[in-house]
Amino acid sequence: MHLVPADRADHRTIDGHRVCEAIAAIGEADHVRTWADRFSLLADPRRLALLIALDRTGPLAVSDLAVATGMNDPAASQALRLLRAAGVVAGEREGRVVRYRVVDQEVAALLKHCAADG
Amino acid sequence: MHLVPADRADHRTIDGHRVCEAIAAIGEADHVRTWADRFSLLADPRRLALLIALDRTGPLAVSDLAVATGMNDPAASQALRLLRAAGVVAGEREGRVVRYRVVDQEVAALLKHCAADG
DNA sequence: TGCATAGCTGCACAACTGCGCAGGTATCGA
DNA sequence: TCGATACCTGCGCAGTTGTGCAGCTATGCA
Repeated sequence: MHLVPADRADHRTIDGHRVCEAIAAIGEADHVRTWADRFSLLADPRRLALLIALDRTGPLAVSDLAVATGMNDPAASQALRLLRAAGVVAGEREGRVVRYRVVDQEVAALLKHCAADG
Repeated sequence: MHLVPADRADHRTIDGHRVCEAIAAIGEADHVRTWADRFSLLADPRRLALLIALDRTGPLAVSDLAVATGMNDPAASQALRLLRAAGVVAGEREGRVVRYRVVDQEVAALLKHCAADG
């Protein structure tokens, strides 16, 4: 089976068949990009702190999150906007308070993961 | 218990006790930063493809990885240097070939995670 | 000894991202 | 109706990061 694209077929390889295995393992480029984007959302300490707080404490208001993470309000708001646009969190309005929570199960699982270690 | 640092004690909060819970949930700043750095390494599609290939196919040479991921050699080399500096991968020299593999178990677990879904 | 290959490094450019400030919108209470 | 609160948005600056190119080191084979 030849999984090496034509435009790279002329490259020398050390283990040709393992290259094919690797290409099969990587799979769809879109799939990889989707996960890279997901990880990208968790790659910022402040966003990550925000998400950990939401995951373990439950729904929280923007200004409370700001205090808990040491950010100012606009910074927290902007981070939450990004996360909401990505479908990771969702906010519910109660009067003038908006409480956010984590809705993306994949991300929630990742967060559990970094809760597990010491 | 008052977990709100003195420099933020004058901020208004919606649910004061939940802010304390959130601060406790977030825990050590260094811990959060460590995980953010970890996620940061997985946040680039090419690095992620590299790591997925290594995780599922086993030890692979640099030039093979370059072919499999569509990167040119220096790009693959630089990505691997970064990952090695972070302690995520390690390389073993065999003659003039260097074969890399994933050594960070936390990262390996995360990679399994994004293998699980469709 | 000479040559090709495998991998590494430095540099410079462009693009992205985080961040704070200032100002705007919407809701609640007096 | 008026003010305060909770949140959102736009703008601009600074720092970081990805990328490609050119050249270097080291190994193996003839």
